Amino acid sequence: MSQELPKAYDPSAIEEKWAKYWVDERLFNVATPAEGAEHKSFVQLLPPPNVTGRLHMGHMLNQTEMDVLTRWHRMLGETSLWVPGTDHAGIATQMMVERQLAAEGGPTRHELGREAFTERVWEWKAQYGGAITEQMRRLGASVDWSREYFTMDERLSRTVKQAFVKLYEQGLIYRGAYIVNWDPQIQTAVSDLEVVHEERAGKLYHVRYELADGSGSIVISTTRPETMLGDVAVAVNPSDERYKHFVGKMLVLPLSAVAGKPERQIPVVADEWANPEFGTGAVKVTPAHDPNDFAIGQRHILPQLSVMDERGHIVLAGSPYNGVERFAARERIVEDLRANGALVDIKDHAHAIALSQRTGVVIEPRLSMQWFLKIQPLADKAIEAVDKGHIKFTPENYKKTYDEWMRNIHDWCISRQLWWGHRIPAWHCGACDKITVTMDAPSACSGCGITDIRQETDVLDTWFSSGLLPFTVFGWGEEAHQTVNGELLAAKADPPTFHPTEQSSAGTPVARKDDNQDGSANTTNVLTRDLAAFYPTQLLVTGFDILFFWVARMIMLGCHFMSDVPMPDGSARPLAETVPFREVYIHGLVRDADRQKMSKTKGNVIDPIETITKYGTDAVRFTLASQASPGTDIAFNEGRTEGYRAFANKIWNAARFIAMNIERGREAGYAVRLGEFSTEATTLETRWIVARLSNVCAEVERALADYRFDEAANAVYRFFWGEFCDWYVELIKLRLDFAADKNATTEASLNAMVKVFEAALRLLSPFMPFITEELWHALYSQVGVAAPAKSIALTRYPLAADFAQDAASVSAMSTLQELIVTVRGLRKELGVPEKEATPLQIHAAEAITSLVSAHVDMLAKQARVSGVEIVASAPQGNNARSTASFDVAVVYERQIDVAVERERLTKELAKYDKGTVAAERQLGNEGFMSKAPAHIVEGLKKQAAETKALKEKAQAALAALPS
RNA sequence: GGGCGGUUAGCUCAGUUGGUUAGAGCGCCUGCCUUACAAGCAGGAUGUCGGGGGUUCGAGUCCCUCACUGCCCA
Repeated sequence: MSQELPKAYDPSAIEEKWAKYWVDERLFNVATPAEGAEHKSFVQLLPPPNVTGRLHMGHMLNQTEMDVLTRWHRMLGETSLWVPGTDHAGIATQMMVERQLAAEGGPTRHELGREAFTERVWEWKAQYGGAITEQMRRLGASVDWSREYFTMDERLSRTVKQAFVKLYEQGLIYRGAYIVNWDPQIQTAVSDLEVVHEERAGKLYHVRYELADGSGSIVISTTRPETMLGDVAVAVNPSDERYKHFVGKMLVLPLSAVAGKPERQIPVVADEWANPEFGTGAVKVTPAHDPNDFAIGQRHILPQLSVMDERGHIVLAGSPYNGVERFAARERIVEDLRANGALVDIKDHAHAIALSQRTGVVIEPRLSMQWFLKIQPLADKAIEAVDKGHIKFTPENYKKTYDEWMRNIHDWCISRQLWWGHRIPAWHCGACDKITVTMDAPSACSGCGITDIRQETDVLDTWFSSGLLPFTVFGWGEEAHQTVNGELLAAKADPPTFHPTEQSSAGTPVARKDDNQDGSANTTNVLTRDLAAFYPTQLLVTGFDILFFWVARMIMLGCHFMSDVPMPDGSARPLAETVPFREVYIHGLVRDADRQKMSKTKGNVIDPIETITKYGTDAVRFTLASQASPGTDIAFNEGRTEGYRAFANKIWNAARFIAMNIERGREAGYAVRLGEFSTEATTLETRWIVARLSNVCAEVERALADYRFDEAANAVYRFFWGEFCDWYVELIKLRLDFAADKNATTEASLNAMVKVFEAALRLLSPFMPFITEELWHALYSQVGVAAPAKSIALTRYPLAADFAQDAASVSAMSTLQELIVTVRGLRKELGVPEKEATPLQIHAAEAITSLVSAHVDMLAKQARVSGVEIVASAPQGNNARSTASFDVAVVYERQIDVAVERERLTKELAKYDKGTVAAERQLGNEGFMSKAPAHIVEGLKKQAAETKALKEKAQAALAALPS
């Protein structure tokens, strides 16, 4: 009948089963709501992990938070959709496969050629790309796997092209030669965000450039002498008196001779950029190899002389440095300068150098032809959207960070010289300069019509495609998805929630026609059913590290593209509805137990899967949740996880206890029903636990609404362990006397216990989905009725209003608890053996003595009290203690340790004395009495009186101690 | 250089708009195998709330300042 639960909780025995069940049963898949169906949505997009990735604690925190929220909202009855997917991660994946090729001793990427290499990457993806999503399943992430995407899927690839073509047509994409951050190892441009700066000890070289007319020289200072081969000028500050007379003159550039010709001559220009304080105050200008020099070059219309190739080797035909690697070239150039006397000085110089986040190599600023997105028009809308409160950040201060970055934004270099990624849909003409940008491969140049055209070799920055995800995952730009259009709305006579305007119900297509130029390809203004139902999403949960990479770009691209997509009623979409999400929750970092950042080099990385194997998924989730609060990093301490495994075990054993009693009850003829709650015919402890349950439900709800995962988790923890197990289960043992005649109290108690436990499981479920799923099903099976849902995750979340509040019972219970704790303490002090029961004397107000008399059974059970004697005055002596509401003595002969007791009382007296003094000072303070609110003054008065009484009692007890 | 955080018990952290005598978990000490649970039960110890100054009747909480520390941007 009832299934046997093993004595100790073993997560490994149940977790895999449920993880599989949730996926197989498609419990968390969300069908597109029917047209006009009323539904409250809670939609989130998983920040797509890199397809090359392995689950780390950061993912786990992110997914735990998202899952808690998703499960919570789902249980609140909302349409909760969490969309998973992975990112193709251009650079990382390409590198991974290149390394694999190298390890196999196979051909290089270039030897394979683009097509074959890309094929290889797909093979790699097929074989290994699912690793991280497999790991996600283990976490119990309640995502909709039917909607899983990969950013390189055919479907998303098309929408990426759509987006590119549209931006190009809107004049927001341009191509040009600019200085970009170049990674010479993987040989691609990387964005500013993919560059990390590191302080390093370097040198500042002072080099003499002679005037061409032989009338003198200028000493320039540079940190990068190897780039001097590409110098086209020397700049000095116009206000710098030292150099004023040099401006306009020509200098001879040392070492610039090629193929036996004389050295080049370059002009001295005046430019504000030159800082008179820095080095010698004169700087060489190398527009093709430095972003600042590039700007100087533009101001003075200087040539751009490139002297390095994509590998960072010198390219200068006829020069002795031709083909030399950049750092080797530096050494040789410095030696040669020294040899010919041009080297004046070398000074130590600490400066920040730019490193590629991907490969760690020194970034080479490089002049190259790239594609850029004109960002200002997009940024303007994105700033406005946040300014107007259409997107809310938690913690709030990230709004400032966002704003700061957004207002100092630069055009976005969206091209990458990689093979793995979305290839830019642009075709160059072999004859004219025209570039043809179109969705599908054109047959001829759109300018001159010749057929000698070739596709752009660059691919798009990975973040370009991930920035589009909030709408592309819902079918934006897909022809096949044009389901919510005029026809469909028109076909439905009276859609209740869409409030169709007369226009749309009259059949006006919802897609706006204006920018649908060629009439076929451009579907970027079509409202799909999914977009209508799920866009904007409610929330984005992510780490601050991708605030700019991803969050900001989603906002910009969302506000831009979605403004063309009409609302379900056919009206124009307001800015507030173009945003990709209404809220952003930014979580902290998971650090190690010593608050150190986890890193492979430090070797302090905690593998979530290993930890899960050891303690169970629920325990790890709870560890993270119990510490997750806005703006706070998490120090991951395995000891805590151990503690939460103990918590799981505690619940497990409570379930065993309950199962045992259901069984015994059944044998004694008691029926258990799971259903409506009633506190009729119940005892104090039941009314109390029900009221407490109500209370904790309210607490959890408030905490989760504020993203206080820690408070929510701790509230459930305290309730479950500290109240349900420690008090309720113990007290109810008094009522579960199945040997006695069948009676209403036992019946009501048994039922209440089962129901409270069932509700508590639901309350805990978003945090610990596995154990609650297991025990919830087990409970129904023990009771002998079919579970009302396929999963606890599909039941209703318990709400405060579901359970009766009962302030009187709560207050009565807390008095009894205080009495029990006091007696236990006294017994311990008196050295009463654990098993020996003792009588007690109590002096208190009538309300309290009658409460106590009515519940002597509780005292007997919880504090081994053998009898209660109500006495007329406060008991004195070393076996007595006083609280604000009662004076109690444990009747026991053995003398206590006088010295220890004196110490305790002295300490207590000092505490009460301090309190009394503080209170009296306050109450004697006229300012306080006149200005403080009444309830504060009243409270203090009451407390002062209590403290004073306690102080007097302590004094008396101390005096009564034998000397 | 600019900006944003942090500093509360041995450790990791809570502490709502200032309001009564500052909390939790872990750890520590003591006693218990009380048949749901030793991954347990019971009891106990522990703080100049980083330093200094100010505002206020009242400051862990607000302001100034110093120190240390972390992160972001240049």
